Amino acid sequence: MVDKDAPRGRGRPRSFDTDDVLDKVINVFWELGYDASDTETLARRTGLTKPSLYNAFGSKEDLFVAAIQRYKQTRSRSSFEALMQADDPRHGLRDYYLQFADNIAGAGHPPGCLIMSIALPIRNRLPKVAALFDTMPQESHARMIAYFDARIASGHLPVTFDSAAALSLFQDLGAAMIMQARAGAPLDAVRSKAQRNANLVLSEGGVR
Amino acid sequence: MVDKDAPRGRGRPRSFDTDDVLDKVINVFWELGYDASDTETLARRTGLTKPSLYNAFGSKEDLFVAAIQRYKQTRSRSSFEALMQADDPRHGLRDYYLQFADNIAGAGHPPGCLIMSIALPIRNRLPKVAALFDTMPQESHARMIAYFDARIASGHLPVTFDSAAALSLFQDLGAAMIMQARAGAPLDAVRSKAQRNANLVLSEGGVR
DNA sequence: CAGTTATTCTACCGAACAGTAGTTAAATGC
DNA sequence: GCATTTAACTACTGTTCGGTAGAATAACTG
Repeated sequence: MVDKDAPRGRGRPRSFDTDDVLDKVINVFWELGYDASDTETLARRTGLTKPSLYNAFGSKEDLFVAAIQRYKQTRSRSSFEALMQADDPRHGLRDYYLQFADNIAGAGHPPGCLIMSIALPIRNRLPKVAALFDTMPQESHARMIAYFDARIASGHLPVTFDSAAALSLFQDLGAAMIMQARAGAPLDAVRSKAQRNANLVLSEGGVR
Repeated sequence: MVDKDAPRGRGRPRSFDTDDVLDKVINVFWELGYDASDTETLARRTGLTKPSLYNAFGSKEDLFVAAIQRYKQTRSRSSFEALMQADDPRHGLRDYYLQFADNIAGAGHPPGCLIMSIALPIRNRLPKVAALFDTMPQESHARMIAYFDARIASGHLPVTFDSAAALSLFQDLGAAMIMQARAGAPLDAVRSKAQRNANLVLSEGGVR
């Protein structure tokens, strides 16, 4: 296994792909949390040795930050794609929450959200993680406001739609799903809230 | 400082009150989380020495469990008391969420909830904590159903009120407030959701 | 094929941490 | 007062963990 698109300089090339390693690292942190993920476990689960990990990523905290960024890139995209598929916001929001439920309670990965369930609780102790949280939320915030604006412009939402109120409840209901999933609720229980949550968000925006 | 109501047997009496110590322990775990709360810090912040702590509580995990139980006893009572004060559920639920906001984002203690923000994420690693979670949620569950039933009986809620649906949203919105608080939101921001959440819960139960 | 550069591996280090041994101190019961 | 019982304190131990030397290996460059 060789790095797909490395600049291929001098010296011995990496025997692993950085993103593949990060995907495995994500699962370790996601499952065990930051403290319980010792560097030896991380090395074993990635198939690398500890010095290789440190050489590639720096420190345990750096590795965690890299994993969070990779997680955000790869995992959060799918639910927003589901949101954009349907023209009707009621279907779009429902599909968003359905995909979101899979992301936080689906098979093949630990329950909850790496960012909200694992990273958030310890951000006070990890400066580089705290720095991430200072910039991160604004992205999805802006994305959702843009979504509501677009649906207002296309006539799928009334011009009186209260995007700010809807967004606030939209995020709250997502947070609740994450907690429910991390608490061990089965996928079905989380998915079953998708339609209810979509209706509530629209109702909060003024769509009856 | 002497234990208020100890059996006063033979031997040298405790120089501290167990509940006073637990109240200080709660603040340490609540602020730093379980792993970052080392036994030396716990000893310093309680004013005891490490052997005294171990003699009184057993292990670090036992101390954590004792702190959680004390936390539940003392902290969660206030918001339910606020709920019961007003006859009108709209006021009762609003007052509940207002008090709840103080409990999770007020001054004088760390943000978030010791149980949901600190204990829940690590319950898989701590058997005695996991055991707590197997029995804990059912209490507040039953208490809220009893509350709705009582308000239906007194005529403040319609007989058609959907208690199960209302309860589900009630808990979800509380969970969202906890996450918001732990993420660093100021008290005002959390409190500002009290009336909205109360209205949503009633609406979900069928009260327009 | 050397010479250079970067990676990988084995083995290890120092620090931090949960927990404790063993002594001293303070109360009770007789 | 004296023996007994329990708590408190000082000082320590064994382990675990994040991180790293330093040697060995594998590619590229000329």
